[in-house]
Amino acid sequence: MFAKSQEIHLTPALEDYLETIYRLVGQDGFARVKDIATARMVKAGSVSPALRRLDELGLIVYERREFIKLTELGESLARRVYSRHRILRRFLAGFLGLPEDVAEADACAAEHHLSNMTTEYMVRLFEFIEMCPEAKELFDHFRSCALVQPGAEPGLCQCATLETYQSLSLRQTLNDVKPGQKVHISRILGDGPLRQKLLDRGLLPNTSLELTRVEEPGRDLVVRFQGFEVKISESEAAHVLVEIS
Amino acid sequence: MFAKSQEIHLTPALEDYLETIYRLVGQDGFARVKDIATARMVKAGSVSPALRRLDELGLIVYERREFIKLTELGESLARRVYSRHRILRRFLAGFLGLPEDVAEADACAAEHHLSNMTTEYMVRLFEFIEMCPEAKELFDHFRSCALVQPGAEPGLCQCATLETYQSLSLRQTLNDVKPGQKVHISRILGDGPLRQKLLDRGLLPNTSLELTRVEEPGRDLVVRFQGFEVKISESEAAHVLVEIS
DNA sequence: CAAACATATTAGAGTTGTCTAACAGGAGGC
DNA sequence: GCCTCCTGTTAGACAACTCTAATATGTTTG
Repeated sequence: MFAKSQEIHLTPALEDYLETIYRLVGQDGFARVKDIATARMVKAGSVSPALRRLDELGLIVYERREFIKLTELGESLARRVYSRHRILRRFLAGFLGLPEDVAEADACAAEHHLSNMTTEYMVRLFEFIEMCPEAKELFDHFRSCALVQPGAEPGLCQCATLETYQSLSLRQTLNDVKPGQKVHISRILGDGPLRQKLLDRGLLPNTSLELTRVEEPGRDLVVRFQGFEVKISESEAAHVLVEIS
Repeated sequence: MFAKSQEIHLTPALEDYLETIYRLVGQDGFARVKDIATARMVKAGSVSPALRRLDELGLIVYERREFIKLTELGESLARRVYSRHRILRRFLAGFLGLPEDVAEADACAAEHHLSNMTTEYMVRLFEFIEMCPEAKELFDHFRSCALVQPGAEPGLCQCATLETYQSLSLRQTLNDVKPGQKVHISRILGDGPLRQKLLDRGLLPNTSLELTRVEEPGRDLVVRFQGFEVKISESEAAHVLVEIS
């Protein structure tokens, strides 16, 4: 007769429409084509066919030029999508410390692509932090830590013990490595575009690589990892803390 | 002449193709249509047009029936995508404690939808944990904590201080609430499908709601939040820890 | 060498989701 | 009552992505 809840596999776009309707109905008491179009940032002409599909799936009651109602199934599906949205947003903003607008945008985009298990583990983490006073402190600290402040000096995170701090200052950068040596990246220093550029090139903490050679004009370093060779300038290399193995 | 790196907006599918090629070339030294199709779980017939598009964008060199080569631009774009993939996977597996296969699948799916800033903050968190011995301990603890073990008794996380534990056992469930009272959810107990069902219905820690009435046959609770009414059975409500406000 | 096989490409069709532009319906103002 | 504005709908076009089935190419083997 009706499709069972388990059988319904909504596309990300339809999930988005459904969620938008849910939020509008919950907030304003009704959902109109115009508001849906505004919220989803599409033209009104795109909304009608989407509503027809949702109606065919039995998730909404959609009659031409009437307010849109959610069916029981539609409401429960929408609530699930929205719940995942909220988990993700709170995880990004409240836990990782991202600005609200970035957290909201990323939550919108990624919510359709994470498994139940992943969002559930995020909730576990919330609960864990709630249970452990130490965890709560530690995370408040993380978010306000020197590490996450733009332009902060490397290694100045106050949470580091003296020993960690000292061993950090003893640690070498890529510039201290000789050709042929294999190293393990422990940290990328700095902030902003330079750091982003290094991360984009795959130089993540906890990555191993080998210095193959130094190209003399400019002392560019050529390192090998993931089966490719990547060139790094001397000034960039100074921001890559490594352990030589 | 050529599109600049900034101007290129790859669709998720094309990003995936590019990343797959990068991984195959790095691993095997070459990339064939067949392997790309296998890795992406599509039919070979879908690969050729995708390669043509990547070629037109100047990201690969694609000549009929030849091995596929990455251009310099393609290689750097691919590395960026793959880098994000690795960050996300390590975040999910290493930090949240998800099983490797789930982490890999979710990383694959979500990597195209998160901003630079978000992945960068994840790296900050890695580095923070690396810097702070306490943070490292705490997270090892989180992952092995009773809280995250299937079937664990609620409130038995050893990291909780005695005070937290006691106040927890004093805390009320939804069943202790009277109609008209507003409450704040502090935790969802239990594990498995029941917990999932409650989370799917939007009952997340840190959510506020109002008990509107109790429907007598069966003592189902009707609560109001987000502008909707949701029905919760007595046995489900016993798993919802609340603070009455 | 030719047949058999693995691999790659193309053509055609279908789905989803978007747009624009033209059109329809309803509510309020004159 | 009629006109206008706001809103919603439809049709037609298009871009991405996928599939299947047919075809082409190259390699291995008898």
